[in-house]
Amino acid sequence: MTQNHPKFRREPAEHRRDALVLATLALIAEQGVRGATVRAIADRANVSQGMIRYHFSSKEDLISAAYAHHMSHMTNLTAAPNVPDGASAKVRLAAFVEAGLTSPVVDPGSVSLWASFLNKVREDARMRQIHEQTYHDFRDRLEALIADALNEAKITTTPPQLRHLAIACNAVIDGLWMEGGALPSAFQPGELPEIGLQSVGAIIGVELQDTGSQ
Amino acid sequence: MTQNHPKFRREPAEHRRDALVLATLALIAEQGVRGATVRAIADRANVSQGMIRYHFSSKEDLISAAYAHHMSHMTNLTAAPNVPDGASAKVRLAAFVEAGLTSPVVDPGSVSLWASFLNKVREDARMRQIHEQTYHDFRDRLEALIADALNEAKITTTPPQLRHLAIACNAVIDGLWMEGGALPSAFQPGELPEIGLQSVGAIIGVELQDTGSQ
DNA sequence: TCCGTAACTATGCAAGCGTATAATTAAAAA
DNA sequence: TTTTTAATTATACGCTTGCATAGTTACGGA
Repeated sequence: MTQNHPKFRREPAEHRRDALVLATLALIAEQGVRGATVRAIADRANVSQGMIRYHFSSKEDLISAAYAHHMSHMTNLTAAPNVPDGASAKVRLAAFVEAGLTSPVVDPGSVSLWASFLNKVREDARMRQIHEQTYHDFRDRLEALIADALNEAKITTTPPQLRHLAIACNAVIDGLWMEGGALPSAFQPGELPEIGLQSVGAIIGVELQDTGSQ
Repeated sequence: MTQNHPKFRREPAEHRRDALVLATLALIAEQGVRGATVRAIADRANVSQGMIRYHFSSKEDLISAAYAHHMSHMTNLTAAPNVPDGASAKVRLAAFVEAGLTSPVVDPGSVSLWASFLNKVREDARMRQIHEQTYHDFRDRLEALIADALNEAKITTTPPQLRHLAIACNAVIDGLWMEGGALPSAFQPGELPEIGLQSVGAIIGVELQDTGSQ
């Protein structure tokens, strides 16, 4: 039996790193942190477990990379909804809120993933930095949208007021997202984005409507 | 050396269970789930590690008990603020919001604790039941306060509307609580309750004021 | 005062963990 | 082709984990 096929293939480092990160995220989402052992991760990525220490300096390092990947992915999903060119600020804000409160952003695995990471944020400085970075990134985008919407509605605000509005709206979105992911059966389909639009609208004083983009 | 003092004391089962639960909570709050090993827990509670399996059927069982304890504790802290008898519904609602957004409810350890448990909620049915129970309990109290405040302000709502308002206000509180705990340095003292009062007020359409009870 | 028993401790075990290291091998360079 | 080297696997080590089990001891009832 002459085996022609090689036992493994060499891949570019970045490709392997990505595969390991993706495997890590999938495992944590499905089984929680406990399920994400080096053996399970390597298995899921179809490599031997040595690859983790070859491509990352430690398992913690891989976890950090996975966290950064997941958070930026979620921010991107929320921040880049399908909105026509030249849409009004109000519509863009509404689309942002809706995108953050529907699938695939709202998802049990996604929330579980986020909660798993939150624990490590307290211990690990690198994780904390990623956390702060992502949080502020998300909130800044939201603040810019709110500023545009208020401007459009000819409502004037001071910077501190604007900041408070952004924090508040961010909290509503985060809270609804969390509850929707942690308790999927407690809400009807479409209920979360509806409540989100009403609440954000009430907070900033501009009525937001369903963009119908879902 | 005649040792008069006994090597250990016998305690009522409930007392020991409480001590183990408290030790578990303290450890998870300080060091995350990783730090809460049977040995560390027993050590903190000043008993041998066999006590965990003696008083609980497994470590998981202890964790569940700790979760239930923590959640009901937090709900009680939020729901029973120091408010004068015969206060208006508006004031009671404001006190509720404020209590949920100040120390000791807002606290890094508390959020870390909650996040640690959230992971287990997905896997374990018992944990899920505790989670749902606590969530609905908290939200129902909030909904009752909102109903009173609206009634007082002569604003009429339908039950579904009221439900939505409660979900939204709950989300703001949860979101702010979470961010305050996860990123303590990002907010000034008193900023969180202030934003909470403004937002909840805006959502239900009743202006809420600082109760000054802090 | 002396049992009886249930609360409690001490000790050990098997499994799983992250990590280290040496042996392989695919694939580019010569 | 042969050589080189870096990507990859294979294997093992030391440590920690939750759990089991046998032995010990406080303490109320006889």
